Amino acid sequence: MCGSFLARVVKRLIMATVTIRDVAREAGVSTATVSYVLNNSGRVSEQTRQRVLEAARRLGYRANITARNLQARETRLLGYTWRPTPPDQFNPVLDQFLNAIAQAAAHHDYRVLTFPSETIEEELATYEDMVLSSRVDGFILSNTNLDDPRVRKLSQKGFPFVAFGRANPEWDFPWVDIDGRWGVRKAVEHLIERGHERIACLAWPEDSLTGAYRLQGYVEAMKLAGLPVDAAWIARTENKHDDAYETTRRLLELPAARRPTAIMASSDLMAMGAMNAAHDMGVEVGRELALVGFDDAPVARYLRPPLSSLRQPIAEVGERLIVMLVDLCQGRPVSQQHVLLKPQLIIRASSDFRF
Amino acid sequence: MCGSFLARVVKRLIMATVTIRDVAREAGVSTATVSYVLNNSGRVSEQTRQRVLEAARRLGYRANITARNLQARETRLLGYTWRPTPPDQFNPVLDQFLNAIAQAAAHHDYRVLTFPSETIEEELATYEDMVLSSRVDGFILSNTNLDDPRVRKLSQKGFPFVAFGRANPEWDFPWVDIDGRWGVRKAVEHLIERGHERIACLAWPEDSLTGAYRLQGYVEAMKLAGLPVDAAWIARTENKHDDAYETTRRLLELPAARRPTAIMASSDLMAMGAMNAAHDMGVEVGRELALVGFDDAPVARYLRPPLSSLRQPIAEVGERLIVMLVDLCQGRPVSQQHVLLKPQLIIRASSDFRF
DNA sequence: TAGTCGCGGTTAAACGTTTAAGTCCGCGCC
DNA sequence: GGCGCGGACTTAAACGTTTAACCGCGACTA
Repeated sequence: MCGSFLARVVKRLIMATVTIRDVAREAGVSTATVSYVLNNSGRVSEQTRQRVLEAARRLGYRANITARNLQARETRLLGYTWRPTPPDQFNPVLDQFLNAIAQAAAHHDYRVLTFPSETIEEELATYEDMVLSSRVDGFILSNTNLDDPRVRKLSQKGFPFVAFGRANPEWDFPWVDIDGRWGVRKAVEHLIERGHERIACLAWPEDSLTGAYRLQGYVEAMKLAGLPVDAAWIARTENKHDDAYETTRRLLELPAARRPTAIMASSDLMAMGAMNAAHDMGVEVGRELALVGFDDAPVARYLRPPLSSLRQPIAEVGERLIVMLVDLCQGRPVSQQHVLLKPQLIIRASSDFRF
Repeated sequence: MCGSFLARVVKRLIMATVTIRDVAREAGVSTATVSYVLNNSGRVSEQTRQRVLEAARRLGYRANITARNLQARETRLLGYTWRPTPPDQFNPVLDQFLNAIAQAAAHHDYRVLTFPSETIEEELATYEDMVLSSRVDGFILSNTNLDDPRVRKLSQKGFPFVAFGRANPEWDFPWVDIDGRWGVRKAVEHLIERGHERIACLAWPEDSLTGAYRLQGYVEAMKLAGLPVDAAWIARTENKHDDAYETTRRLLELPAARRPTAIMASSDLMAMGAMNAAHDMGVEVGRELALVGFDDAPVARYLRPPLSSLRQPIAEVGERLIVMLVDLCQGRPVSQQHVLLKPQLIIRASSDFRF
């Protein structure tokens, strides 16, 4: 804490912070009375109540949050971290999500503290640190997966947290997630309804739970419609443009009888890869090939052709998460531990044509 | 603070938080000694030093941050807010910027507190609130402009803050900015070097300072090269895809002798609008029309053709801002009040051809 | 031998709140 | 008139740190 002495002196001089004691003196009462009035608890006569309120107003008094928090053994802070997006990818919902949780938190008088972590180990270490030093009252996780070490650790410690995303079904912890399975099923049904029968799915690697749900939706829709699924149509790749590009090339090089006429991509980024592959092979998306993405990234509507996609109700996700987390932090029972929200299919030119 | 009593009891039971007193008892010394050891200030014999360290380790002790902050009259928190991006736009650098500042802050043992604000009034009110209640030690502003009320208010209050972006030249406050003027000049020189003479500029409305600098770079480059500038080539629009689209259409409808063969757009979003307009008019970007954007959004490389753009050194901006702000918060003199960083021209197919 | 000094610790106050417990006073009741 | 009671306010402890001030003691100096 070197050098903090000078800083403190300076702060003292510059910022004449007014404390509860100043208000008490000004109103001619004790600090306790001031506190009671300001938290309108306790029995205070209307007359002194007004006197205190007036004094507080006159001095421009606001209770010091740190002091209040110390005494209340809380911080009114919620921690959120995410892995930085690699330069060749984009995170279409971070902006919205951060806004949603921060806004919802503010309604309950909480704030959101963001901290970076390059690796999962670093993230776990930071959790540990923040819990031990009482930096935050709870955490918001996102992008959870099977066997997620963060979920495991936090539930084992019994520290309040909520997750955007699911994990092992047998683990009981509060989460909100998008029903990707339902969404993809609806999207594929939309493709089938438009006349497609050979539909491929750009899926994520096997270790991705979110990817598994989305793929499941695809399989279900095909099965429900009685359409056969060629093994080659289920193409697993990383969530990368270039991988999706290559994979799509291979799909479009299949013999005519097996070649898909529609592709369901697990993300907009992958859909862009597919779009570019099709373009480079002279296949016109929106006429010869239908394409649907996932996320409804802001760019989706500006692509050529505009990309159909599944829009996630991010604002509601954030809102729900915060309500759960705040309940948890304040020791109230959480009404609904598991919430599954439906995405919305946005149909644009990339898939809006009869085949 | 209703209902907090139960929460506190529960917390007490669940989380057996270990305090400095526990460590003192365990090591058989006073709390002062523990504190001196842990902050390695003060003179403590090596022997007790070890005993204290050992005790702290054994109990898993971490100092409670709230208590420490209360005593130090600081919060170790830096506030950052941004206006939510409208759904039809995207914020290409938020992700990076947030990461950069949070990471840099962490190096100095600070954390970043994010809070939303829909309007500028709301933002100002929140600043006021946070200052009065000592919620944060300083603020990071972004997207500043001429007569920026936030800059005005905070510097008048004398509260520590730094800004990503400039404001009125006569105002003296610490900022870091990207030299958009230099960047655009380089980009336009690149276009000229490729053989273009009729170059248009998609500029922002007159009230945008950032837009003014970028436009200035364009004008300079043209002047330096001795090229005349047709008034129609300076096309001001909002930072919107659709506006840029319409404007580009009009540019391309100009008579052949006045029609631009290259367009410098003030953002990637506008460049996409231009790209789509050209495409719809049958003009091939990357062969008949050159195009350069600004920001180097993650999608830029995946567009057809890949979009040339000016990449901002966001990580460095964040790093510099935090160093300045931390100095400010700790009462140290700020070494360099104004920092102007150069963007990097990323040349891709949209402009990489001889005309 | 007395005074001084430095070492290695402790004591206690302070940071700004909240809140349980206590005090004082006037009033009504038996 | 004594007692209990409730209203209105105060006292003081507590939250968990940091740190200025103090203290005892042995060694060194004059």
